[in-house]
Amino acid sequence: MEEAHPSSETGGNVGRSADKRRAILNAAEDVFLRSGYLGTNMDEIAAQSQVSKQTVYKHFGSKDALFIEIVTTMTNEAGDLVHPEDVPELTDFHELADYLCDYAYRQLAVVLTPRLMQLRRLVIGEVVRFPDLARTLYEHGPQRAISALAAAFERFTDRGLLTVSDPQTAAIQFNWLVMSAPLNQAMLLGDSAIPPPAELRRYAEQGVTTFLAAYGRPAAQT
Amino acid sequence: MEEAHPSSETGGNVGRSADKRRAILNAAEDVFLRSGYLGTNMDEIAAQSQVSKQTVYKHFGSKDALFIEIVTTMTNEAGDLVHPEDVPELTDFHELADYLCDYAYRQLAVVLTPRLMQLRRLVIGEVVRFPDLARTLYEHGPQRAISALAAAFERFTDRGLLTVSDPQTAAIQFNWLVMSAPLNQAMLLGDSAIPPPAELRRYAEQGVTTFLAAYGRPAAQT
DNA sequence: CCGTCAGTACTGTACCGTCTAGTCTAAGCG
DNA sequence: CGCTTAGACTAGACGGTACAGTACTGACGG
Repeated sequence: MEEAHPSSETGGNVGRSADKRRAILNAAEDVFLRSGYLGTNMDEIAAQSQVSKQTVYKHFGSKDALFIEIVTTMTNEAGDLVHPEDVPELTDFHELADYLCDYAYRQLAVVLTPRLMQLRRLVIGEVVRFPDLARTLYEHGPQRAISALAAAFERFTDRGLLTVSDPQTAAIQFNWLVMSAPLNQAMLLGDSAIPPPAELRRYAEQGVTTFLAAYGRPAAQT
Repeated sequence: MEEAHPSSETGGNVGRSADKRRAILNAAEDVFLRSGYLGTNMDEIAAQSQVSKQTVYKHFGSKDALFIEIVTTMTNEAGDLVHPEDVPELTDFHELADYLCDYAYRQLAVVLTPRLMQLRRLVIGEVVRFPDLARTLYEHGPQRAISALAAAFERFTDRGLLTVSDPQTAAIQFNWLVMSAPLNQAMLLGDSAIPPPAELRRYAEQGVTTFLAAYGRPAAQT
């Protein structure tokens, strides 16, 4: 029964060990997200990953270490997912509006996921115990997005598509104008309050509309 | 030595019991905010409130009950603090801008307090275990503020000071335009990241400026 | 044979909620 | 004033459970 998964096709001892490690990580992610840090016990992780507790402690020295590993890995992966790739060359005001809408929606669709919402709750709840994890989440999440947006807004302003005097502030406002409402709602009301895609698109559009009403070049509007 | 505080001047057994209850609540608030729900043990609460554990269980039946009592009380009190009182009669666009700035700043100053920030973290971290507490916080916090704002914006629009077609959306956007950036920052970076009053005022002004740029009557601006 | 792992027992600690035995205070009564 | 009663409180022990991390035994694969 234990041989159902033949070491992910490598067959070697090394591959088997790596498989165990992967299984532990998967199980630990699940359990930590479901039960929180203190509410998680290592026995359950071992059981769910079909691995003995000793193996868990062989791969990750302690509960703390495993928790930190899980959270930083998830944070990094999530940060890469929303990574704003190179901004295309836009010349038209309409193009800009469409681009901002798409960007906003993509960001919303990634962040407003049960897994990532629960990660956020988890990290926030453990700010006192693990301040570094929270700082990492902040830097890889909001801060990263805002920096990229600020740079983009500066270029758009140079190109005459926006009238932004303080790109940093504009970026912060755009980011939260789009994300805040659904994020806070889902944060406190639980995963069942995560809006469906159509509604997320509405949030994106409303945010972009207001942003452009404030920062769009007056001559170019409508 | 025990007679330093003579039962809050009533002297009676009833007054003494009420004092104990108050002491327990104070200690419990402190310990829960500091250590979280699971991280808190009842012995510490009893010790810190200078009360025997038996008395704690006499006043509040269980750890859950005490926790719920603490959180709902704090939530209600905080909600009352920022309660938008009756909006004055405004006729001038400049008056409106000043009023919105003051309102925004007051809200920020109340919410961005170590005690309330930690309450927020605590509730968010326990969303799964205590969903009702999170819902209460949402209703007494953001939702309450947004409803009041929406009503005010509708009146301002009738009076010709704003051009708001969807008061609910405008209220949501105003609320988060002002609060999001410092709130999220302090949430993840800890109490040391709570901005000083001068900076809070800047957040308020920037939020109001962008809001009015989008929703202020074009003729009346500047 | 040697390394890796499963299974499991074990240690030490922490903690919720209860229980017991006794103290303190206010009040009623002779 | 002395005695009693009732209720609230203290201090600490205790039962039962949970859990982090370790130790040990036996099996399996190369």
